Amino acid sequence: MTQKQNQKKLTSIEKALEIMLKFQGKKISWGIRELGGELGFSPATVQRILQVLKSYEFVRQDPNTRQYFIGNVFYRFIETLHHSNRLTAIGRKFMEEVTANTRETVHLNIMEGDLRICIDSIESSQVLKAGMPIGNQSPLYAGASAKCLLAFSNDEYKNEYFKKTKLLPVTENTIVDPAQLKTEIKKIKGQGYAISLGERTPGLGSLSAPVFDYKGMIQASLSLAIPEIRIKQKDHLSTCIQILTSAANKFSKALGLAH
Amino acid sequence: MTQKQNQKKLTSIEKALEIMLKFQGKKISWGIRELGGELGFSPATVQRILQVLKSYEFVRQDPNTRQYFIGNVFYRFIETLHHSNRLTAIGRKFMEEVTANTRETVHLNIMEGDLRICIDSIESSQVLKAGMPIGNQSPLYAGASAKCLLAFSNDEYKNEYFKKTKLLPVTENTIVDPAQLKTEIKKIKGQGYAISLGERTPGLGSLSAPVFDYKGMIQASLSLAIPEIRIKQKDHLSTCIQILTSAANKFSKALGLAH
DNA sequence: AACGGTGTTTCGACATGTGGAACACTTGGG
DNA sequence: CCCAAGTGTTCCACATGTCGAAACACCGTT
Repeated sequence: MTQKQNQKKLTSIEKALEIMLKFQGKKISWGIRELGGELGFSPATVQRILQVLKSYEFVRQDPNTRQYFIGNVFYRFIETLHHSNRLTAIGRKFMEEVTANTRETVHLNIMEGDLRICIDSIESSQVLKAGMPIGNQSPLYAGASAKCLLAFSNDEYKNEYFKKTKLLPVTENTIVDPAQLKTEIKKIKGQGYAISLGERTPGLGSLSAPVFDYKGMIQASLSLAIPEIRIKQKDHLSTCIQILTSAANKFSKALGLAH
Repeated sequence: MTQKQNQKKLTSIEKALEIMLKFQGKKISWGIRELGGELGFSPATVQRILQVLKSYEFVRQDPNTRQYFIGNVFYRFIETLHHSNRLTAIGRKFMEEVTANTRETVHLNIMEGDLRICIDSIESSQVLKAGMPIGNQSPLYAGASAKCLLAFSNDEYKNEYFKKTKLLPVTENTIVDPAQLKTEIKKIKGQGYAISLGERTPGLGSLSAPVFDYKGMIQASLSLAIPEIRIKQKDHLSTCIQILTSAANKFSKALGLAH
């Protein structure tokens, strides 16, 4: 929420953070007046803040186009993100168990605001395999791993999400009808896991189970990425569902004990 | 450089960035007074800045220990980092070529301040393989991929680095004698690539070649991670050296054309 | 040459940030 | 149980930093 959006006066640190947050997402480069227009800050303010961010390498400026981009200093945080996150520390062994027993790629995803982001993965050992890199993100309505997070969120969050989110297709299989999405979310909640086929990537199936903390709050989704040809094999799918939901349950219990 | 270190008065945005930068590196959690002591800020100032960072999820606070950790919002930047970096965009095809022709894991590394950080990787297709995740970092004196970056830096940077850097061992194979390191760096510069064995990870060899921009400035190192048993095979090593240096040269030329 | 943009700089006006001190709380030792 | 030694958090008088309209310099296009 920016000064422009909610008219609340922002401190200079808040302004700097708002500017930084513009460097994630689809638009990868910005000019001074573009940022100023987008955020409701004057060009002089944007300029001054960007100079500070630049001196610390939180942004960099292309000398030719003079546009600003995300800075390389963010690379420094990747290792720490991984090491300091107890979800990845505790979850690794359950992920190893799942991928060993299903021979499919396994991911760990979290909810970051209104996005799903992959924070860990172990690739399948098979020749035909699916998967995505750490850091991969999507809206909460596209794909099983995302919808799983949404389905097991509390009702307040879900209501707010449905109200404010514009459902844009990611592929032609993405559900974009609000009533249909709500029905799907309710179904996921009921059966305890999510399945999708081609909602984010054509030819790719996804199976996802929720991971909770000791209070029953959704923390993550544990997911399998399964090529279409294998997710259509009923026996394989049944086996995967059983192994994944079992591991997610054990993961949830382990989080509770680690509290 | 902090207020404490160089006595220059910092603006509040600079203070916030200094605090954020403490959340990368070996120490993953901080208390208010720890940070204040480390940075020379009063506890009230640290508290106030951390509350802002917390509200934007740049940090999070463990409710039990009350310690502060890096926040999940940094996950949002991973994808953008990758997409906006022309080194990874241009370099991918050369990396694919190298790994196809050597059948070893290939990495792309950059210099980030006084660190080497891996920003892209393609794993070997072999059963016995070596490698590290994106975001992996090390000092510039440990391992071929890091030493390669150091060796081909300008003399001013090298002199400053040797002056201020304390050489602590990463493994028992890490070179920690300053004179020996300088000799090694000079040798790498002369032969045009770097080789190391077990300086960061026991049993793992590394081979690295420099990538330059159109001005001849070092931009990255292209590296192979090779298990010890294979790096000791002279024919395989010769082949790898030839393929890697050739690809790095083509990569450098491609960067120049993309200017 | 003129126009319509850009990034950058200036500086008087004004708003915000600072940090010493105190508070509330926790932990551990005697 | 008491005390010491920490922690995180809050307060507020005071100090100083930030703001943004306007202008400048530059670039690309017509």
